[in-house]
Amino acid sequence: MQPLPRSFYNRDTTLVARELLGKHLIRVTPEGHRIGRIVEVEAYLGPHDLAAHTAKGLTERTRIMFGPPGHSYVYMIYGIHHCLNVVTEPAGHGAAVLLRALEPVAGLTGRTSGPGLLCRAMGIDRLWNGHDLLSSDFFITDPGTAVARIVARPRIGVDYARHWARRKLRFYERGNQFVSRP
DNA sequence: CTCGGGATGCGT
DNA sequence: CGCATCCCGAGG
Repeated sequence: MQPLPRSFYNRDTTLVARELLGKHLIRVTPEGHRIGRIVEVEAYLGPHDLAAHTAKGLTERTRIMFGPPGHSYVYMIYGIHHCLNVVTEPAGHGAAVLLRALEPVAGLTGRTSGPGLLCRAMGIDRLWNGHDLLSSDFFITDPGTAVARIVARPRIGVDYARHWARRKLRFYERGNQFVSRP
């Protein structure tokens, strides 16, 4: 159970997004391991992507997303839920991949289909913003198992992003019952 | 300081 | 379809 290397994240965001499917998200807690298989993601490409938070430029909120790859970007949405992203590409680029759904593997209670539910099940909140995913308590690993065919669709909830709303930057594993909105 | 709106989820 | 609930970013 080795964390994926920094070089995995330091690549084209769409490629990283697709390759994150089938990987295992792991958090080590005092109560044991929480493990989920990533089955749905969205790519946010950088400041030119009007759906990305970094389209606002470098702010306090986007500081982590503009930082080095392989770190978590966690933010609160609607005052209720949290969303977990992984930062991609070299520092300064401002891209990330949103994790949208997990297939439960171990230690997960509650639903895991949807970015807010995923965070709740994994116990992730904004205190985890900026965490290095090459750590031993919270990381992503390659289980070495096969992934079914990948489906590409427009991202969810980004209608404000004009033509970027139509780009097929949401990816999920075909036929997987844990995908939030097949 | 105020104000508008949001990469959601749930109940009606 | 309404709404909870709060943080962020923009503007005064």
